[in-house]
Amino acid sequence: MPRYWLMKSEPDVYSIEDLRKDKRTYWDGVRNYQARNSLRDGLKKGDLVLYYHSNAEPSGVAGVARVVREGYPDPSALDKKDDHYDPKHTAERPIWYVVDVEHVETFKKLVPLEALKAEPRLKTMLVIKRGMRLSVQPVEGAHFDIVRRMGQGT
DNA sequence: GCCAACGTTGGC
DNA sequence: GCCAACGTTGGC
Repeated sequence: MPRYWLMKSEPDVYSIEDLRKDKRTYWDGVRNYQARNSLRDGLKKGDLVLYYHSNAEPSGVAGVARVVREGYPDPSALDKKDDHYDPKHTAERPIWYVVDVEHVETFKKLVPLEALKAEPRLKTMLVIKRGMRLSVQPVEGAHFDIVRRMGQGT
């Protein structure tokens, strides 16, 4: 029984089309403890993810990905040359975690944030709350289905 | 590019 | 442990 999540990425940095080309990637660079807890403990193999484009024109849900490997230490936190390097993170005492995700589908039409806000059945979704910055957040199954249908145009 | 909202840091 | 300062996120 898969559970559902929403993950944010800036399309200028890594878009769902980048994921489609790569087929699979590890979700690095999360440096927020609440999101880290979800990556380390929450996301399970087979869980489905709404792929959200943030800081975009327009921002919104661009497609669906699937978790294919559960949380493990973030390699980018060990790499001194990486923007996400964190000296407090070590191989022995990791702080930051990643999961691997694979591309499932790119929506025919991105579902803009505005459309999510306009759909009454989605009014409790976290992502539409003002000031919601959490980059990995849980999504209710019913909400996931509604958003996916909006994206598939069905 | 602006800036409100939020999380984190560090002085005390 | 408080809270001001600072840095980041992310919609607009």
